[in-house]
Amino acid sequence: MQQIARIAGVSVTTVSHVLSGNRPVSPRTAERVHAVIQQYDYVPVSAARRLKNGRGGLIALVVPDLTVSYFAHVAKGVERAADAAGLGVIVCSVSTNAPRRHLDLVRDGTVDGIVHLSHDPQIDREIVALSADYPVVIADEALATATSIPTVTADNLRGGRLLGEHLAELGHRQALIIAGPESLGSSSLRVVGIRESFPTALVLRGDFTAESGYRLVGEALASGLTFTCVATGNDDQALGVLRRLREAGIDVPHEMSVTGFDDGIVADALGLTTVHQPAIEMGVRACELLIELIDSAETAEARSDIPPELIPVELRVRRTTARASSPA
Amino acid sequence: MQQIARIAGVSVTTVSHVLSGNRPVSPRTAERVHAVIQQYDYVPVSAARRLKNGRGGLIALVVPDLTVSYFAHVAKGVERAADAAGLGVIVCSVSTNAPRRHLDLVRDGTVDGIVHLSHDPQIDREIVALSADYPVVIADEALATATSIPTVTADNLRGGRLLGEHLAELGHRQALIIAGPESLGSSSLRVVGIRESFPTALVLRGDFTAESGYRLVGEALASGLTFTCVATGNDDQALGVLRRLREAGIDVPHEMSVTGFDDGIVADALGLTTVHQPAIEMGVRACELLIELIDSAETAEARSDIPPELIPVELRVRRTTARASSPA
DNA sequence: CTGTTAGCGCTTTCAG
DNA sequence: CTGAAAGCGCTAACAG
Repeated sequence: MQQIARIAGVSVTTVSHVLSGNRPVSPRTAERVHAVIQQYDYVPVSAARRLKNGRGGLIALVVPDLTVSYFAHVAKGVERAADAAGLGVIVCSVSTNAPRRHLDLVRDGTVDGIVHLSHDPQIDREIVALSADYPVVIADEALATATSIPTVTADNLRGGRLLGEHLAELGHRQALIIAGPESLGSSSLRVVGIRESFPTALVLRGDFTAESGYRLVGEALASGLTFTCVATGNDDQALGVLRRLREAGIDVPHEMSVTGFDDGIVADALGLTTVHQPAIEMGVRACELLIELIDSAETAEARSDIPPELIPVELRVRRTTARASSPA
Repeated sequence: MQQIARIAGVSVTTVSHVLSGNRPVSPRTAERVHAVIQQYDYVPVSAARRLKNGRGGLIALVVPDLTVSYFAHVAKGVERAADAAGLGVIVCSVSTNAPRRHLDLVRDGTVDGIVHLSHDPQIDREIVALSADYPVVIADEALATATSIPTVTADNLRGGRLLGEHLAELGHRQALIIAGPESLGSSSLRVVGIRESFPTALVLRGDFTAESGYRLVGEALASGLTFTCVATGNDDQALGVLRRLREAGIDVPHEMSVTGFDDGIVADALGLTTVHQPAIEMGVRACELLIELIDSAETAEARSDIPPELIPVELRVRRTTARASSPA
């Protein structure tokens, strides 16, 4: 910048201000400076700027695993909103990074704030502690322990409801629910929603993997349970269920209806009836919230408990649900 | 750090050196300093460090679109290798960011180097220019124009070969090849590999989307072409082909074999025979190469033309290929 | 409207 | 083995 100032025949202060617009500069001077900047293709060193005013135009996104399509979409949303605000995004997968690396990113000032999606209880606890001193937004899954941190989640309850109503309308009376982990609010809310239409449905708890869907539906089949539809906790579980059903020679959807949750790319490929979670939209909102938080950081008013912001979901009816063949 | 120094009763210089290990410190002093650092949970401000010595422990990864599973896996690999070296990764999707945002990231010193996967010719050109001054590694797709930039790609030629040989061994004699864009080296090499077994196979050029697979195989069918198998340029195209074939009432694999390329999650879900590209491994190698480049930056020896480093691929035989029903 | 100057927090000579 | 002091490139008072 010294260079630019000297060549343009002004002081570094002036160059700084034509760049930031933080104080009036005469049009002629500004133009001259701009010309020199252009010519020498000058870009201000970000580290110096950050060192001086504490902000660096970078935020971090912490996801469990970037290769999970759903999280990648959230990341896309965050990136989109960040870019719109002129910020960069550091993506940190808990699965591939040293634990607490992302914590250091915010504590050492590399980033100005953090959007957090991890579900590791240990890390979650540290995030809560961190949120006292730095801007933090929780997305995807509300932390039971941290009601004062701004949070954005999908409307899981409504998603479950939509699924239950859809199946009920198709004439199903006996449903098997294969759910995700009880510890996750999202999973529980989905079940609650489904059970509004199927209050007596049996709930089998799994862990959101295809394997758990495969195994649990197999056990249900083996134990002679009767049901005409299976509502799973997410698409992956549904995938396992479909696989198991195919092996058992049970036709989907004519003999058995199956639903998922998430609407990942596999759902589209398989024609799975599911609930679409607008992952990108969620990322966008989370990032916008974070930006607000960062901008209002100076006026560090204590945040009171606020309910999570809910992102609307949509039912996607495809080829794995059909009218119940033998209404119970 | 001043704080720490004062409390520990030493100078900032000493604190700096117990942290960096750049000069001997007496064990007793070191221990005392460490204790204070622990107690006050001190983390050095990264910006100051970067400002002083030019490096910030951050690299950028530029991908076309993070929501494409394949790129997400590459990102995972890059992240893994970066983390192992104590570096952070900024992921930049060309699809969601302002054009050339990533260029600024390296020019303004936010990152120390860049792994680049974009295929926008315009951006590619700028990347080439950039590589003269900053550490750059190309991954996934070699740039025809930039032979002096370290590059790592999958062994597309061998992948094509494996596919061709597999189909030939199954007794197929007439193949239809639905390829990706001719402009991409990866796409062309796959075709070359396949054609070693099917020298006279017709090649239809598409664009790596499911839609193009759907459309092109439809046209081939309509034009009365005879073929017993379809080798596509990637999994997405195969997906479109499968869809079209199902609509046409053609049974896969008994009447028609279909292959993909990439081995994304959809391939596994659909039982698609394909070639596995070790995306994670590629990311790891690209990142390692970049780290070498960064570390050797001081000894800025001119790099001469080096051939791309090839990552081995593997054939994955699943349920969309079978013995040819009617050998021509 | 413009310039001078004092740091931001760290690393690193140069002196003990 | 340890300290004092000079910046890295930028911003923002504080003067003109």
